[in-house]
Amino acid sequence: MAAKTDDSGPVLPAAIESAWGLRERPPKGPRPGMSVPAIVDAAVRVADADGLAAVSMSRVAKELGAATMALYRYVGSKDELLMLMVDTGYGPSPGPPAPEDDWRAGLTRWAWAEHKVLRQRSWLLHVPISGPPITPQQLGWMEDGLRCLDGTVLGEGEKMSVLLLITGYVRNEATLTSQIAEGSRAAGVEPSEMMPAYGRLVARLIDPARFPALHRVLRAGVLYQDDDPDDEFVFGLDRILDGVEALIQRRAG
Amino acid sequence: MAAKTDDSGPVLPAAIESAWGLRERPPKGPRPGMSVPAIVDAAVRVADADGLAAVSMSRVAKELGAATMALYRYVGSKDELLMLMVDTGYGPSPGPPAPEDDWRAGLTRWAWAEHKVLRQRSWLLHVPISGPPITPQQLGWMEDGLRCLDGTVLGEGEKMSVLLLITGYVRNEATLTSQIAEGSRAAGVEPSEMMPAYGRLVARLIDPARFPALHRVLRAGVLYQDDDPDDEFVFGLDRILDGVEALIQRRAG
DNA sequence: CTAGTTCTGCGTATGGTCTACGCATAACAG
DNA sequence: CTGTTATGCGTAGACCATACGCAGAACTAG
Repeated sequence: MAAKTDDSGPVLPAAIESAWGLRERPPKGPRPGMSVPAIVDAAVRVADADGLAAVSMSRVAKELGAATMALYRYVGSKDELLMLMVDTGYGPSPGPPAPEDDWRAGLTRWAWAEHKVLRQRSWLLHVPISGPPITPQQLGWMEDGLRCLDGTVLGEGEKMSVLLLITGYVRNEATLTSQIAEGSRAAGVEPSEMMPAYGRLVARLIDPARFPALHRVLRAGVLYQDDDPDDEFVFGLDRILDGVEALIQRRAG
Repeated sequence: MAAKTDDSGPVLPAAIESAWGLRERPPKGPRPGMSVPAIVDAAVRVADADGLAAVSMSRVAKELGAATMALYRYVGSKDELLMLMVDTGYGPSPGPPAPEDDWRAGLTRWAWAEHKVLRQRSWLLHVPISGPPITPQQLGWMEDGLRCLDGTVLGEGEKMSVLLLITGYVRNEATLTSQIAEGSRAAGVEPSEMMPAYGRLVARLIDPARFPALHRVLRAGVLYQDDDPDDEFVFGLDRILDGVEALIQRRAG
């Protein structure tokens, strides 16, 4: 009769709960020789140095001077470790918008912050994300993004959708440029030669009669140039923000 | 003096070249018992039935009644097989826009076509894409998208950027909704209960003082509702197309 | 018709992955 | 001192991709 019904809903993995500061150490048993943050930091170090593919349980254990199976006392599975890696990989959120920023300036800053993180840690893009964000820092990013839209006429659901739209774009843009970088490393080509090589390849493959529009793009030299990736980024971001602005003005007017 | 210099640039994997209809069968040796398309179809069948994780070389071979290593006579590596799976998984492009469609209607149709494919074959989202598109049908999709923008004032580079923006959005939206679906299957929860459960979870975790904006979203009930995913999709797509429209009008006016 | 060449199918083996299980030990509670 | 509980981790199982090499089939040249 004392026990409350368990309304916890979906059960959180143990390591995530401890990331939120819940769950205290039981007083019995030998003292732990490692800690979850230490393991996650080691895994992040491996990923930073050699990419996500190099992150195996044994490699992370070696990094810590421990045995492979020791890690499983701290994380329930490799997937759990990956989730925690994403959390610390993103790092702390960029903070609330500056007082002088309107929503557009704020979101621009917010998008650039994520852009910068993903450029530095492109392995974040390779982590198979397996659900909506539940780690502290991920929700921190969301919070800061929402604050940028605080004064606007948009509904709460619309704010959320706008944020989703922008993170999605940032992730996508980062994925594309990192693919080019990784592809050039794999093929042993200069990164600046990657797009031109791609352009030549497509030109060799397609039949202008069956791919007229694509052929025109090639003739214009679009794929041959090694554009500044930041220009690409700004273009798309401005398009999206223009779209949001149109919505806001329609709602207001 | 006869041989031309090899200007082929980056060397295409053998199986991709044969997808373009280059490369003929050498006349000697035993007749092949399989074919690349048959292998790719079998792999797609496995992915459709049991997801991308079930696609292993041995599983595909079993599907064909062949030995594992026999496949390597046809595809150079598993990655190559994955690339071909993406090509046939997307299927033929939706075709050029209807004559009565303006650019916006055409791109809307184009986006919905990809949306439909990704909803049916969500494993396509899990394939680690390893470079810009080079398979026939992928370039076919690009061609059809470019044609939607044919009459507009946009430059060729801008058309390309707009297309990238839209596919990126479609992929991202599909990723999110498929994650919810997969998460609900993994947790054994009704799909319609997934978002409400997520909302309750976040509400339990966050401190309203530290996450005021997020807290407000929760109070508005946004995360508790099981929205029609199509509505989400339309919202984002309209925002992007509004942004493109703003650009076109600025260029024109 | 025969010999040589070349390609197919595939068995074997290597080195990697994650992780279930169980044991010895360490630290506390009573 | 004894029982309980948690830790570290060795072993082993079940997968995985794929390098290598051999037997035999199908063609060509003589």
